[in-house]
Amino acid sequence: MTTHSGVPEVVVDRLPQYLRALAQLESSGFDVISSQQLGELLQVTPAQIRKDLSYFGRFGKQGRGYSISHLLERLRNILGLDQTWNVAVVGVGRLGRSIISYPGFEPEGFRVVCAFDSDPAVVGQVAGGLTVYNFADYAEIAEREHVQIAIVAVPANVAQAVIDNLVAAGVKSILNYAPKSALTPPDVRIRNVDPVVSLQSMTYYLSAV
Amino acid sequence: MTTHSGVPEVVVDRLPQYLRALAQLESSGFDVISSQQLGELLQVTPAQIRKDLSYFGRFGKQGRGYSISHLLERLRNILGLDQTWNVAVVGVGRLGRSIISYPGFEPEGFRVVCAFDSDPAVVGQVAGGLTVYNFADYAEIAEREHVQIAIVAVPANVAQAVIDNLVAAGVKSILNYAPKSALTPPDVRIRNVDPVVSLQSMTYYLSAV
DNA sequence: AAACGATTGTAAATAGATTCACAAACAGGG
DNA sequence: CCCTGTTTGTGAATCTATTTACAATCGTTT
Repeated sequence: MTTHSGVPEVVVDRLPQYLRALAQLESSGFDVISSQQLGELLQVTPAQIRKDLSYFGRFGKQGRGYSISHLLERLRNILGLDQTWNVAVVGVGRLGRSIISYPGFEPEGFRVVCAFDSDPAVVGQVAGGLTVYNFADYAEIAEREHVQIAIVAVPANVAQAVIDNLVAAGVKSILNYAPKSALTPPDVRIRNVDPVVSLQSMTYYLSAV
Repeated sequence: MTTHSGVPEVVVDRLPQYLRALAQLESSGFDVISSQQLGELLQVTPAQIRKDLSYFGRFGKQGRGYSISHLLERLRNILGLDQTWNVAVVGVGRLGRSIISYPGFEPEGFRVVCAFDSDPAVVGQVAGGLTVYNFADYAEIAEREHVQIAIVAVPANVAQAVIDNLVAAGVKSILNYAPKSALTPPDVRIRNVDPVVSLQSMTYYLSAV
């Protein structure tokens, strides 16, 4: 699939991997790396790294490799990570609270700015420093708070309805923790985070030996 | 990639999706479904569903479709989900505790039977009903408890070392929550659960419009 | 019991992704 | 300033996955 501007989606999905390895290398004091070395580090062929990068420009120098700091800067720019993204969490149950308090988002430029629930017992509560709003007011509040990404952490049985509402409110990117793969229009990007599904495909290899 | 017995890995990865949709359909009282209908539900072409299933056998009836209960049974058997899997959680910090208490594993046949940490302040504590063992004793205890799958929830900087130890202890399936893609030998299957990586590729499409 | 509409399973065709392989480019040394 | 050893960027080749297309089959209706 090459959903946008001719760059295959698989390629875009690999860029964050490269980014993270490069950030690690930079903080370890390295300056330059070849596709060969980076490939060994990530278990990817050097040709794949070079081809992936070539979709976006020519960032290396023959005979030398890539300047780590320069490549980092370019990758962050390509992925839109040179800005902060505002995120809303929908569903403030056990899982939603963990997500709100997860310390891994902020340093990567993702700021959880508001939280929503439909349960009157939860609306108005404070969770992880955020007041929980009524999900019925999503569109209005999300606009006010400049939310660009929604994280869904609601039970499976209401996931599709919640996601339909988000789509109606104009959300274009959804990270779905609900154990349900929901339907969205083609212009809305949705990623599922589901540990059970990951386990369920690994057991195939464990049992079928 | 067709890592095992000729069935492409992408195919195996789709089976849990089919399984979940079918389980949903069964509990809604449906008996039979065609590849056409299932495809609409999952946003997959009917041909893909038929071809995927054909790697494992002939489960449908021409003119009718698939018996949902029969197909469910076969899929669970193929994926090895007609048994219970014992899981160890390694790393009992904030995230590890959430995983131990996550109620979504048990009903799908994944039982968290023990937990490990290296921090002397945490070892011996009780978390989610489990006593936390010293990770140094992993091999011995995991064998005693018949652990087949390890879930890693440790900080990025120790993830590779922990995973190396798990591999040395004979673990073949790892679900990695650490924000670090770790290296493993080819016979060890590792899946990464990383919300930040998912977000980082979605921002590409948000910004590059 | 034959004809019909629906749906599977799969061989062949197409589309897509990865790898190969090499000319072009660069840095360092003599 | 030329030679040597690297390493990039990319067209072409290969490999993999998806889709097409249709004969074979099934249940139902006439």
